[in-house]
Amino acid sequence: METVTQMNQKKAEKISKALADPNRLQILKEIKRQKQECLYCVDINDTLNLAQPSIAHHLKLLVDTEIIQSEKEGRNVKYRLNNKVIDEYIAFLETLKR
Amino acid sequence: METVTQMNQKKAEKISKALADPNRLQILKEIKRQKQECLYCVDINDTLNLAQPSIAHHLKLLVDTEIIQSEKEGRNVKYRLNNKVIDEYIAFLETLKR
DNA sequence: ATGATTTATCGAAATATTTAAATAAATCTT
DNA sequence: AAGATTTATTTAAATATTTCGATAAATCAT
Repeated sequence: METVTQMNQKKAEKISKALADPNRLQILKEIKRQKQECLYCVDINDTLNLAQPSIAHHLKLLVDTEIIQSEKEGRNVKYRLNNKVIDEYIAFLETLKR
Repeated sequence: METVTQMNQKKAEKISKALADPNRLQILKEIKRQKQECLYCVDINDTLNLAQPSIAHHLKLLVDTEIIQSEKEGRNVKYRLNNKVIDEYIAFLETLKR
């Protein structure tokens, strides 16, 4: 079942905040790089010069905004980008334009 | 002369940060509301329940990212949204999508 | 069951951001 | 020129975010 995300100013603010960090942007880039999906620990941990709890923190933030979705697979967690939320965020940005 | 803005990850991060605040989003909304442009002090000061230096601080942040452009007019300053930067930011967001 | 691996949580320190009072600077009005 | 108005800057306090060590929780491998 699809979640209906209502993009209001508060939600846009949270998404902006989630995107306002170099490490989180890097995580998104890495997720994209993995074509299909992205198994977390080794994949991201290795590319991010951050301690594991820090990465977990950033991932949680991204998941909370639904920019990415997580799926548990054994003891690993898979992440995939949620295009829908990005599109809704873009739609919000369009409303700012004159 | 148009400034050629190169949208890289660092710039996208700064723009995200600029958008990651309720007062700054409100400022952008107010600027849009004023159809043509938006004379600052009375216009924004009145709608924002913030002290004047705080608003000046937020405006500076927005101007620094070039999301808005300022133009001095006597002792007032006019602000207008810079669609170009928003569009470049949107283009960056598109690159994140799978 | 034991030990290894992966992810999550807690707590605390370091860093960054937000806010406003005080005050300066610029420009307008008279 | 003197006072009023608008915007900018400085400084400091309050608040929020980022980071990581320690450790817990879950699952895998043997």
